[in-house]
Amino acid sequence: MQDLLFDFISKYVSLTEEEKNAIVSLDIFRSVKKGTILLKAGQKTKESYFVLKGCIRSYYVVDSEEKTTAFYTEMEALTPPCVISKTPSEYYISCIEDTILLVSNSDMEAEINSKFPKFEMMCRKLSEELLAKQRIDFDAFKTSSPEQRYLNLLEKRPDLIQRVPQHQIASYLGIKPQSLSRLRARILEKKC
Amino acid sequence: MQDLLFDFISKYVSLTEEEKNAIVSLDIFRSVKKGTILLKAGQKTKESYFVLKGCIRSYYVVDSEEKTTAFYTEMEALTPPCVISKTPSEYYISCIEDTILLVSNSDMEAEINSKFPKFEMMCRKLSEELLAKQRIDFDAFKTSSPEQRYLNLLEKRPDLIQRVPQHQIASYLGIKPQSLSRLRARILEKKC
DNA sequence: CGAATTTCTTCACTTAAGTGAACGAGTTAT
DNA sequence: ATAACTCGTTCACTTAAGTGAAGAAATTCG
Repeated sequence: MQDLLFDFISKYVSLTEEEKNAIVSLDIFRSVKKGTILLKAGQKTKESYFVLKGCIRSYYVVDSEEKTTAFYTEMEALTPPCVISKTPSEYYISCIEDTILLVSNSDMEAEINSKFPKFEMMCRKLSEELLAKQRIDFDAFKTSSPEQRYLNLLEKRPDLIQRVPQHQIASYLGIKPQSLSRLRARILEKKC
Repeated sequence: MQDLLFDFISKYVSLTEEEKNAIVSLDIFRSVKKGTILLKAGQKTKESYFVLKGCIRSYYVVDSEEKTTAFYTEMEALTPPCVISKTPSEYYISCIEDTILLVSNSDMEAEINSKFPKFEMMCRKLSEELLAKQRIDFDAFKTSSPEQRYLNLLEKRPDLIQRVPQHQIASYLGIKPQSLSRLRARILEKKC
């Protein structure tokens, strides 16, 4: 399991055995059961998550309705905006499946960053990369219709369609479950 | 004009006079006329922009139609995703007004980052902050209707409505200019 | 200044998403 | 096992966005 983490890190910086041991000794691996809520709206937190196995999702509750905004699966990182802004969270994070996470704390990160420039560099590169990726996703969302967004999701993240309930996918695409059903029927019709 | 930059930087790290002089001597300030295209789709670039005065916009051309995805005004930074991915740009960047920019180059940044840990830290903090901000914007976009998006824009960036043509605002909100006109008429009706 | 272009609005019509209700299939809990 | 709940789909109807055309107002340019 740890190897997955070090393979990931190796894309950004190379670590010595000592450094790897130091990371393992931090004891930051956590197993969470499906359905567990990691963060609630209104709560404050300093925790960031990195998914080693499984799937977590972020969602808002507006007028007692869940609005899913993101899914994080294997090798994806999530630092809730409230950790950066130091304000109470606007959204919830919950586990869609039994999940193995790496959990870090912003105080701990600050300390490591100041001691190990290599780590700071990795964080910079990762943030820059995530910023660019998210920009691409945001742009694609803005410039396409619900149907195009669904087809795009089918292409880019087909696994999500399988592992996540349809109504959460619908919300993620910015539409209602009924509209997703209809849209899927429409696509099937076209194919025949 | 330089003071604006140093005020901005001071939010992240504190610089000595020497360091400030070093930055000024890099000669990275550039004035561009309204209408200038800074980047075209298909081009490769290593340049990032920081707006000191004026406004620039990013847009895609899909079926010979412009799809505006972002506006950057005073004290906002833009690193095109293609600089990170090292691939040809998917989009255009142009100047909406006469603009004064700070232009940096990713090679130059890499060099400065490796020499000055302070600078690397600033880049990390800035990226983390922009990532969180962009996440909030993306979530707000996903979870609201075109009308809500427009009202939200009126509240958060009223200046944009004034300085940018309506059809670019419409595109930015994910709708057609005609729909924005209609939507605005609808809002006015409600107010009376 | 006046012509050309861009920008914005309006209209009639089409298309797709939202709403509320109903139903069956599958899952969970007692 | 069965009652309760969740999930996905379908239907009829409403609401809002897309489309194409036309024209008025503002801006740009020769």
